[in-house]
Amino acid sequence: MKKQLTLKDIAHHFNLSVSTVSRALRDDPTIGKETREKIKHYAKSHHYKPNGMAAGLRTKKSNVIGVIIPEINNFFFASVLDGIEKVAEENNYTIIISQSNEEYEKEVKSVHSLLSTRVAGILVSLAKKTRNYSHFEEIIGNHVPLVFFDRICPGVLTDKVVVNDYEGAKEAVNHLIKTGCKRIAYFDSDPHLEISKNRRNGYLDALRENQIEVDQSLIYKCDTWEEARNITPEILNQENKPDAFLAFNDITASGILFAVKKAGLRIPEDISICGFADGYVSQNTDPTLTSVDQHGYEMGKMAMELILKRIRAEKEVKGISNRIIKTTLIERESTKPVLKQGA
Amino acid sequence: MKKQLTLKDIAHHFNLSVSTVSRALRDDPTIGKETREKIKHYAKSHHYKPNGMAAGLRTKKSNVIGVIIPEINNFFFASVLDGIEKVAEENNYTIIISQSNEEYEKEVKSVHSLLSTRVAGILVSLAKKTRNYSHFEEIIGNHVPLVFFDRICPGVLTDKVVVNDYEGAKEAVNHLIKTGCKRIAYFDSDPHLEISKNRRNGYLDALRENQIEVDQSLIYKCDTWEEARNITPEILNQENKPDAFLAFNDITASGILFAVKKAGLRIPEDISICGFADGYVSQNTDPTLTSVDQHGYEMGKMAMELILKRIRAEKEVKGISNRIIKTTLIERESTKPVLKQGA
DNA sequence: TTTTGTTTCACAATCGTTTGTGTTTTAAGT
DNA sequence: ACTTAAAACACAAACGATTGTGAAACAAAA
Repeated sequence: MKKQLTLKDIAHHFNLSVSTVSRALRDDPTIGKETREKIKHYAKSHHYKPNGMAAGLRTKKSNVIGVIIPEINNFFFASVLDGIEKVAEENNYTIIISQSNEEYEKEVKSVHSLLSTRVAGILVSLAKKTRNYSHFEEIIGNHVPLVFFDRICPGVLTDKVVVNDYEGAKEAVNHLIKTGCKRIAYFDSDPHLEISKNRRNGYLDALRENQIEVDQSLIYKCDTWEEARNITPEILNQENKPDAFLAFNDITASGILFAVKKAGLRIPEDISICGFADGYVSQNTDPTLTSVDQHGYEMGKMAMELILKRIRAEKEVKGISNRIIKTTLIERESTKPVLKQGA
Repeated sequence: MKKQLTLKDIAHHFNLSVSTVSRALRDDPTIGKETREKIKHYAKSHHYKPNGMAAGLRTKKSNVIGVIIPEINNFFFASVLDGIEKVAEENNYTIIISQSNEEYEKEVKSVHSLLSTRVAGILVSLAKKTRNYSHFEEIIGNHVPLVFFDRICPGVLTDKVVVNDYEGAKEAVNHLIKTGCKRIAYFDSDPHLEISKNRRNGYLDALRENQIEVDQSLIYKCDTWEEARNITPEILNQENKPDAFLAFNDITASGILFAVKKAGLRIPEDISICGFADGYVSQNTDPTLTSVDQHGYEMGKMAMELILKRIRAEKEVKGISNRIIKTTLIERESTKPVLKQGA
């Protein structure tokens, strides 16, 4: 592979020194106006591109941010990536992405790879399977800015941006109750994830505050379409079946919806369904899905802004930021209209 | 920011030279076994990570691949990314992503940024708005491997991997015809895109081969959910309305489906609908969508494999590869069953 | 003891930038 | 003409790794 144009090449062409060329390109006024212009013109017309590695080596700075997510092909995470990329691009940063596939080992490998690349900072959303967090301590130990988003790691002292899962779930359950539901089933994800705990607590507290007894047999671990398809019919066959479902994501909610329709029950008359938003799915089911919007795009933007702030801070920033984005319940057709007050 | 551990640090700790440490870590046999072991142990326990920039500078190699896509938050492209990341990871490459947002300027900027980063190769799927291709020639001029996927650029001489859009559309139309449809509407995307041309030709040829007269009034430029929602009702009000729709993607197909149901028509009895697959949408509509699967994941893997081959080739590879992935028609509920032959 | 040969490591150049500090040239001031 | 000061540029040392080549150290062979 032939090498790309370098400062040395340009310097040689004009019989100037490398430093002069370097300064000219940065418009350093100590270089004569004429010289500057001719150098810049030559560089532009010959498509000179500074060698990022060399510059990074010298300045100990890099403009690349590492992002580690469970999976790229997931509407929510893709939304977050979209937001991250947006503000990264605006600030002339570029992002390198690696997915953990929910695996601990791959997450660790990704961290090491990013550290080796000397990224300016790292954004992470935890893999379901990670229980050990020393790789994150390693990042911090190297003084590389780190911020978690969505799937955070409460033990690690660093910035985080999450959605108010607790409130989101609570609001959803409250809505179901207000529309007349009494037996609300909850489909949970991995129970050790913070977001799972928070949502479950939101679910539980909403019930309690409405004087509805918690029935543990209404709580299931189920967060995929297939599982929902399999498990829902059985649940609907119970003598004391639920009249509503709150799912961990829209895909799961869609699976429930499918099964409910198959069972000949009406939505939302017989069964109400509410999901957590991850994309187009909720708008395309029939009936459309009521869902808790998690604002992934905003989350991505915020996470990137947080890390930029840390990167740009002269001295290490003391204290950690904890941004919380409000979820918003989007009411569609899979839940009943709210009963009129005082009717 | 405190600096990370370097070879020099390790060398200093053992009172050895940097070169010895470097070789020891690569298990060079010219370094004494004992020395090697103690160095490797020290490096591991102190989490030494080679500085990728320095190594890259010296060796003129990098293990990062640049990917430019129209948008991250799109199931199809996310699938491709998934595939790319998969084989990249297997080969110890990392990927840096930038989205063009369908804008020419941003695409150019991305190319320059990647070139500056000295990526080992670049994967691109064209933005809708680019008409000028000199930025790609610039990549080639710098001898950086380039491969296009899906939205290719026929004028640029480089590897490509696409789906057989022509055949895919043709097969879909043939299927519609075989199920009894006679007036098939086609919702097109940007007409200058290669994939648009190919699909349209597939559509047209399928009609001709079945002795069905082409009706230009059945061809529309429409590739979003909203547009489909707006335009479809009007089409259904025509005196000579179509009995089938072939859409550019599933989102659009879903919009059509929505409008058709709203109009009180039955699917597929009155109207058949077929989309081009991009995700969960097709499985979650009611009825579920018949769709042409584009195998994004496979496409990503193949594109990455192609570029790796070029990167690893000692000398410039002569000739260009042109991989074509076969689409597969996935029959679901939005189209009628095929009429029995000879019935 | 000297020679020859291994082992084991050190030296130094290099990759392309950036940047602190010279050095030369030119113009101005007296 | 001589000093002084800008102006315009050159030198050289980093940054952290890789790698060809040279130099000790030590042992075996003569």
